[in-house]
Amino acid sequence: MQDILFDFIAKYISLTDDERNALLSLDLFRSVKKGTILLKEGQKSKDVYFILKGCIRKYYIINGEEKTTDFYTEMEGLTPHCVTNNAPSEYFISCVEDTILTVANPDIGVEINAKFPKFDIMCRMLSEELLAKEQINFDEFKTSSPEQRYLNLVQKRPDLIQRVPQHQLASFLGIKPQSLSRLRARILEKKS
Amino acid sequence: MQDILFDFIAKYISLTDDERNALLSLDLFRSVKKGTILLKEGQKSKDVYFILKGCIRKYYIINGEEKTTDFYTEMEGLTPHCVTNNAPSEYFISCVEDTILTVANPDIGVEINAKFPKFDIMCRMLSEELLAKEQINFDEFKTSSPEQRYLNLVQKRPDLIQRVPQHQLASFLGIKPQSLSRLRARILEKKS
DNA sequence: TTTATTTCTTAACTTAAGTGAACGATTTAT
DNA sequence: ATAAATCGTTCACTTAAGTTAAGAAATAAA
Repeated sequence: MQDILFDFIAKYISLTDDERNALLSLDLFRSVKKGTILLKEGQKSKDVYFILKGCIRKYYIINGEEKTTDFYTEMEGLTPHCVTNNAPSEYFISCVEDTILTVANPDIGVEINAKFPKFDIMCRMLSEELLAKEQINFDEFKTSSPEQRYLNLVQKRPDLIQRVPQHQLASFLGIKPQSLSRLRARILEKKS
Repeated sequence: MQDILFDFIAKYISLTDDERNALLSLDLFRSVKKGTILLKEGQKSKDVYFILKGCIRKYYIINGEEKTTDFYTEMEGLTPHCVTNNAPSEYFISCVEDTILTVANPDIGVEINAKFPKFDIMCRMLSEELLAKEQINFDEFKTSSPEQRYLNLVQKRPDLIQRVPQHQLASFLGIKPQSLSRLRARILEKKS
């Protein structure tokens, strides 16, 4: 399981065995059941996550209604906003499936970074890469209709459509579950 | 004018006079006329921008139609995607107003960074801050209706509504100019 | 200044998403 | 195993955005 973490890191920096062991000794791995809420609105957490297996979801509750804005799956990391700005969280994070992930907080991070400056370099690369991706994603979202966004998702993250409840997917696409059902029926209609 | 740049930098790091002079000696400042296109789709540029005065705009042309996805005004910086991924640009950048900005490319950057590691620290802070902002913005966009997005914009960037053409604003909000007109009429209606 | 072009708004009509409700299917809890 | 809750889809209806077109206003060009 930890291989997934090391494979991920290898995309950015190369580690010695010592470094690998230092990482493992931190005991970052957690196994969490489907439905578990990792972070609640209002909470002040410092935990950052990296998914090894499974799927977690970020959502707001606005006027009593869940609004899902992101899914994170294998090989994806998430630093909640509250970690960065040291304020209560605006959103929830919960597990869509039984999930194995690493949970780290900057206190641990300082320790690692002091020992291995490499990690700092990786974090910087990551943050820049994520920013670029996020901007492109945002642009795509803005310039597309719900139908195009759905078709785009089918292309780019086909697994999500299988593993995530439809009403959460709908919310993620910026529409209601009924609209997603209808939209899919419409697409099938067109194909025939 | 350069004070704006130094004020911005001062938010992240403090500079010595030497460092300030080194920056100025690079001659990064440019004055560009309204309508000037700084970056075209397909172009491979390495230039990054920082706005001192004025407003620039990022837009795609999709099916012959302009889709504006971002505006950058005073004290905001922009690193086009093509700079990061070394590929032809997917979008255009043009000046909404007569604009004064700095234009730098990483070649210059390497020089500065070698001399003053501080800049590296600032870049990292910036990139992390921008990522956080971008994520919050994206979430807000996803969880709002066009009308809410417009009202939100009135709160957060009231200047944009004045200085930017309506059809570009509409596109930025993810709707057509006619819908923006209607939506504004609807809001006025409600108030009375 | 006059002309041409672009921009903004309004209107009528079309299309798609929101809403409320119903129903079966699935999942979860007891 | 059964009851309860959640979920996905369909339907009819409402509301808002897309589309096409036209005209007024503002801007830029000649």
